[in-house]
Amino acid sequence: MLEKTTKRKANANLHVYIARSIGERILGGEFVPGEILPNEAQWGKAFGSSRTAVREALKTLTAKGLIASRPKIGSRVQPKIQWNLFDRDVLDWHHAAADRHDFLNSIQEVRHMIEPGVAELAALKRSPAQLERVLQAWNGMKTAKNLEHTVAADVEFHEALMAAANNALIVPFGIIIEKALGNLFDFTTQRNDRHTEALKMHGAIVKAVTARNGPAARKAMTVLLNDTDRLIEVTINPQAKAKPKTPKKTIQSDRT
Amino acid sequence: MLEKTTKRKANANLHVYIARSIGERILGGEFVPGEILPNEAQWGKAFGSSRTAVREALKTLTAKGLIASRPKIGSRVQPKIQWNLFDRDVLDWHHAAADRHDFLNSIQEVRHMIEPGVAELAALKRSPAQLERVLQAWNGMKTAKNLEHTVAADVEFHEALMAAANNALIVPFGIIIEKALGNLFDFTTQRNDRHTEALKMHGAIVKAVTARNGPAARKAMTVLLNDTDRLIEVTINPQAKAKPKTPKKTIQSDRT
DNA sequence: CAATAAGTATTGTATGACAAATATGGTCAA
DNA sequence: TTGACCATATTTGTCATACAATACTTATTG
Repeated sequence: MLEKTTKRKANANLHVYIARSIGERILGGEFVPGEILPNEAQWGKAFGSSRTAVREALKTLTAKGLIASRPKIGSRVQPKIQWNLFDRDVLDWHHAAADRHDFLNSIQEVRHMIEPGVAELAALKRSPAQLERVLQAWNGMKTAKNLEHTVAADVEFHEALMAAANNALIVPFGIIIEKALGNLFDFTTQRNDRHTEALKMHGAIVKAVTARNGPAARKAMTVLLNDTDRLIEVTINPQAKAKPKTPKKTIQSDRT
Repeated sequence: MLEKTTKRKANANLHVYIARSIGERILGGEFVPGEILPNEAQWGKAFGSSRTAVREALKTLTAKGLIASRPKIGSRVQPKIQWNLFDRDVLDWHHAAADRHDFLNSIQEVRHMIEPGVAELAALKRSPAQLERVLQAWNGMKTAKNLEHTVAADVEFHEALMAAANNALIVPFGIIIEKALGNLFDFTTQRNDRHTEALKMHGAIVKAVTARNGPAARKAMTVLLNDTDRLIEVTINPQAKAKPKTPKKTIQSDRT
């Protein structure tokens, strides 16, 4: 263990690189909660760096809730409860394929809770400029040339909607959306037939938000999410074409 | 500016203290997004510390999304979008009385989105041990001797419910709940008449979760939240006894 | 045997030095 | 005048070394 790691991403500072390296190994399960990491000197040797750089990296990890350090003890991996899952870095490091399906499922559950409410708030509280951003994102979806552009525009659409909700606590969910749609992008294949359908559903949201119709916005978003659920089920778990999945179903009951 | 700050909390490491000091001043609006902080040497002088300690503090703030540093430029306060509002420290530093009401309102909006779904998930997916924790929290509410105990038990109740939902992304909301109920604690006066009522509403949730009745759990939680809304309105904004508040009202329509 | 002291490993802090990045202003040429 | 280029200064980034503070482990002592 602790073999000298290789390719350091250019442009990144050393302590950033070290933080990412260690962070990935924690998120990947190589170091489990309660376990004590190698000490700072050992990390320094492993990365061929000074203790200073290692310490700054460890402070970063501490700030994100991944570890806690104490003299004479060392740096101990914190219980997962403490991990800051709404941190973009932490989420990026969380690419262990192991529980990918479960995690994506968790994300969808949360989206079902949040996004209908977001759509409704956006419809009610949006400013003209915020509406404009939503419209432009929708336009981006319509004119997207490939799947990558489509996903980017889709993410932008949802983030614009969140911004329009005028609630500071909603903003952090943007990274969750990115993660969800990014993962979906990984799994899904080009399927242009779905594109027009998705466009229509997003259009319904746009229409409701434009008209300041809260309940309609909520409903349109719920429809969209339910459709996404089906897509996830099919792409990730192909053999389960139409399994009812009782818990999922009841959760979806956001009917207004 | 930059006068030597005083009382450093014993037990806390120097870089932790420095991070909190600067963090509070950023959250308090003393340094606004886009603004460039004093450089590391200046901070060192201000705190009577070494650059090392200052740098570790700044790395902490960087990890929480509050600042970004570049050579020759300095450390610049990030746009609020980047701030990690689901970080416990950031939330603690966010005690500027200025937008307190707005922020509490944002929290309530999010609770309305999340918690009914949480209650439903908990009812459907809880383990026996997780149910036990909920029951104990409820017991704690019943036997609480003063308002402080009541609030603590109330927080524990909601966090237990979140744990029972078995969704990793839900856990971070615990700190939001703490903040909300803590603030409520600051504003509210002892009102024992409300206590029995609150107990009853929590009891309805307990009953539904015990019976694995998802929809009932959702509904009970919605009732509780609506009541909390009224409490907040009255305690914070006493003259607005029964103002309809159209946006709020429609959001509350989580009727199943 | 229990309480206390000494030893020791690890993080915390300080200091000084140099490297790397980059905004700023000045120089020179077209 | 204007534009490209270059030198300079400022700030963060990294390094090396030393010592302090903390808290676990072991030895010592009553």
